[in-house]
Amino acid sequence: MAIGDVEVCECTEVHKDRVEDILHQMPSEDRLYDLAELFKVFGDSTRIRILFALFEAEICVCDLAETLNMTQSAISHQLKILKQARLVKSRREGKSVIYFLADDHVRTIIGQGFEHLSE
Amino acid sequence: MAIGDVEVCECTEVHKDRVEDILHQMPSEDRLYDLAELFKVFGDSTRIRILFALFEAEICVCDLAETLNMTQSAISHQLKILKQARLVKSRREGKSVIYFLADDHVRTIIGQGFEHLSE
DNA sequence: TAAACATATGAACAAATATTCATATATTAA
DNA sequence: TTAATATATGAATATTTGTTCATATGTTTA
Repeated sequence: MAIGDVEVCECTEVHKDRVEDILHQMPSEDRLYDLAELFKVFGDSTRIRILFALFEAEICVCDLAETLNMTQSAISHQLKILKQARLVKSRREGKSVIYFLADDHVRTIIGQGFEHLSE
Repeated sequence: MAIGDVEVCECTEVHKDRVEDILHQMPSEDRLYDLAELFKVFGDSTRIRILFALFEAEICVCDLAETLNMTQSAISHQLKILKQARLVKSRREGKSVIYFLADDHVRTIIGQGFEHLSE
């Protein structure tokens, strides 16, 4: 092995069968990418705070902005991301748009996250 | 309301009690931040692929690099992040360092993520 | 001890992303 | 229809972050 050629090492020859096994069980690149994208949505404290707010009640955009002490624009941008990930849905009521949780996976995932932190 | 002053709107006066309720139920800023940081760790496809590999078996760094077709350095950097989040642990075996899942929350969280995607 | 192997890490760079600002769209009330 | 209210969005900016490169640390073998 040449010096500096750190990306290939000898130990792989011993474990080539293991590597093959693992690759065989691995979901497709597309699935893995989608999964990472989903968790990326949970990985921002503004969006987490929005989701927690929606745990309590359906709520309009400007109440969310007031609750979280942020601009309407910032909240709208984040709601769009949450909606694209199908974590929230919305309906219009007059001048307002009411947002609510799309399903219960959100609660489960966040609940598991909290459990992990509590260990 | 002045034109351009979009960050404050009238509707909050009607729902001030609701805003209060929600703020009262919300976890502390620190907890919310930690939670977002945890999910951020799941929000990268390299780290997701590492976790999936560790679903199958304990594995050393260079086998991980070989499996995921990435440099040893890149894998080591990501393993450090996973370790700081206490999602993986490691032990040294001779020249190698073997990584493994820290607990079963990882499987549950990723499983829920997949369920959400499958809807 | 010296050489080889395996992993870790700091610095630099490129890519991704959250917020702000200005403004557009949509609904209601006058 | 016009004005006011509520939300959405494109562009710009600042920050964060993943990978690479070079190199340091730690372990084994000759």
